[in-house]
Amino acid sequence: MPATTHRSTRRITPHTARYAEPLRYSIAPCPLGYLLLAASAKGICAVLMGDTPHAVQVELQQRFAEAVLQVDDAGLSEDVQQVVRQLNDPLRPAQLPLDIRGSAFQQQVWQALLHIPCGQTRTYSELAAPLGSHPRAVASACARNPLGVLVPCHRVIARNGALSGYRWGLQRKAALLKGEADAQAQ
DNA sequence: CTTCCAGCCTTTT
DNA sequence: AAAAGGCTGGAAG
Repeated sequence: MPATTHRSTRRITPHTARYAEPLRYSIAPCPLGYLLLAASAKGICAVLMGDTPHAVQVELQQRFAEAVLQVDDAGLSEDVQQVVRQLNDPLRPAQLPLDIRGSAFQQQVWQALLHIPCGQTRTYSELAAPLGSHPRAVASACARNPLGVLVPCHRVIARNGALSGYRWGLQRKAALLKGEADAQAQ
């Protein structure tokens, strides 16, 4: 392919970069602390967890710096409850429209995460292989997953069996995996 | 078995 | 251009 006909280095617009896009969000307590769920016109674009309402709110602002954020507890309460219910009953996963934003590579990784069944895990290298990528790259994609729980990045562990890391704290990753393993064992 | 190290692919500054 | 990641396999202790 002659480089003269096509500029291959064209930059794709990064995920969250939209203008003053309106996003609705709601924060509620959950078994793992506080849970923040945010939605665009297309679907859920963020599920974050933290120790305080403030912490999750700040994370949302950082991730969607360009957005106009507006609380909508009433409008999102159903969705929030679905996620909370999934935490308590992992075999009944939330069924929500997702607005998954990320680079092409991140989309591939996150898509793969959606196919990991509840109660199972994969290693970073297992996910990297079919993408022709590297476990380290998969890890950084997992680390930036905006949809905690719904896009189960917590089901990815190190090859040696260690839990490795988790954006929202290893304690939560351990709890999620235990909950899913226990549910599966029923 | 544990620690250390050099490559590894993407994203972020 | 450089650094920093939720990694890994192999060498070394």
